[in-house]
Amino acid sequence: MKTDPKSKADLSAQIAKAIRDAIIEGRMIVDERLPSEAELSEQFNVSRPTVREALKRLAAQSLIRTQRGAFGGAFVNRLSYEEAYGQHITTSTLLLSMNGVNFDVACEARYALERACTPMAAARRDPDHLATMRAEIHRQAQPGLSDEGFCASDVTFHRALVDAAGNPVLSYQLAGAVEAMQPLMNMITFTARSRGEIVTLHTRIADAIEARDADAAEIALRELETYTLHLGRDVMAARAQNS
Amino acid sequence: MKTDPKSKADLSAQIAKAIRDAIIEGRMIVDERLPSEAELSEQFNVSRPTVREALKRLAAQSLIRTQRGAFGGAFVNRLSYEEAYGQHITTSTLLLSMNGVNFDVACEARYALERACTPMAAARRDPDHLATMRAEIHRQAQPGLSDEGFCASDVTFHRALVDAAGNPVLSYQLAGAVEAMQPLMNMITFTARSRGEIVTLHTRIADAIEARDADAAEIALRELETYTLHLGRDVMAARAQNS
DNA sequence: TGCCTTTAAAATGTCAGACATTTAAATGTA
DNA sequence: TACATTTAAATGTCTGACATTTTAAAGGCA
Repeated sequence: MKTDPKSKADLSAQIAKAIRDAIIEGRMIVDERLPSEAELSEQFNVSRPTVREALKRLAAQSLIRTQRGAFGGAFVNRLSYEEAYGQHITTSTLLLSMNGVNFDVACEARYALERACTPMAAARRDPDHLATMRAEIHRQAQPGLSDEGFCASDVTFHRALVDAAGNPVLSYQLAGAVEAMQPLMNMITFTARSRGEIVTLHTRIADAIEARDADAAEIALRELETYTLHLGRDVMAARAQNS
Repeated sequence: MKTDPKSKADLSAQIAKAIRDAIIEGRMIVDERLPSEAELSEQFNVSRPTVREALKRLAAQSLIRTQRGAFGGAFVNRLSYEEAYGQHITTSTLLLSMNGVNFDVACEARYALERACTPMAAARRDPDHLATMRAEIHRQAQPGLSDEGFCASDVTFHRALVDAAGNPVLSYQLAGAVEAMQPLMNMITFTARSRGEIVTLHTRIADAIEARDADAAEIALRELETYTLHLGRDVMAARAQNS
């Protein structure tokens, strides 16, 4: 496990990279124990705090987990879907918000990806996913629901649609696209009329998925994209006028 | 910026979470300077090494960058597409390799997402993307190319296809799906015959994109998926027999 | 002997203080 | 004014110590 002194990075970053590479390249396998902090500081010829900083970097990426006590230490962590979701969503959300990504662009990406799932979702949907979709549609029709609640329910609905495709890799990849849109969607004030429109489209999507009619689902999804785009543009226009 | 003492996490993890939340929720904006390590250790009532561990966690996620010297410190980092790509690819690759994801499942996800890009790619492709695709096809036809080189070129080709859609959010989301497949693809030994088949299909895709014929591109892409699936299954079958 | 309790050891978690290094602003000088 | 020097503020690193957690082994008791 060698570090590259040429790079001008911090020692802790170099050490983290060396260990990370070992994990990525399979030289360290899942659940394998890393040397103790004291041993690592000897191996890399640095102090223990420096080693610890390196380990914290890896822990932040869920590449390792640590356990205290005798026979504890740092272990290569099996990256779970849940952890990966979290990482992906955080990164996606910040990427969009920090770079002032256009609502249209984000919207286009999200719906394009989502449409890619519909054929599989229509073919493989099981009662659980349908039940979730129906439940969320019902919630979205409640008059007392806040805008944030409406958006959150929208995300749950669409994630159920994606999950219905029965491909966990696809679900993981789309989690970022769907969830990262939420802050942008939260800027929209949903009137009773727009909620009604969305609920209608959601119902059409759920019906199409239940009927295993991929084409109908895709068409409804495309209409939903168009409608969402309009709502977003209205908000942007109103905002531009106020400033 | 409050920490939650109820959670049993490490202090450095709690502090990292508090700062991370402040960034995500927009309470700290891009390029804003964090308090110095000494000030943070006072604020959170912990020692400086603990604060540093927290900052390293955030740095590992590219949420902050640090600068030494007077008027240096830690700054909220504008997450660039490049950094986000790196994060996403690392996570995706490990997710697939550590969970022994089925070749078929990964393949299905990848091509489903890629097909979602083709209509936009056909509509918006510019000469640069086409040139990259042609160049990679040419490289793939070189007899001396190693299997790894062939795979790497394959990734470049497909990324050019995705980038041709002209939606950076889409490119970002797909980077994970395309790149994470590479280790799985690397297990395949590409014979002269299979390379020829792939080059033919790549050429059909490039031709279709150039002709702005989305349907033809999608059909060729679907054939490529089927063919890749066959190659993968052959490898798996051979591997099963050897064990 | 067998079970329970205690103890010891090993590891991470945290703290305190010191020094090294880097960087840019402030200062001094030709 | 332009350039070189100084200085201060910050991160980077090291040393050593102590606290806490956890498990395995040792020891005591019925």
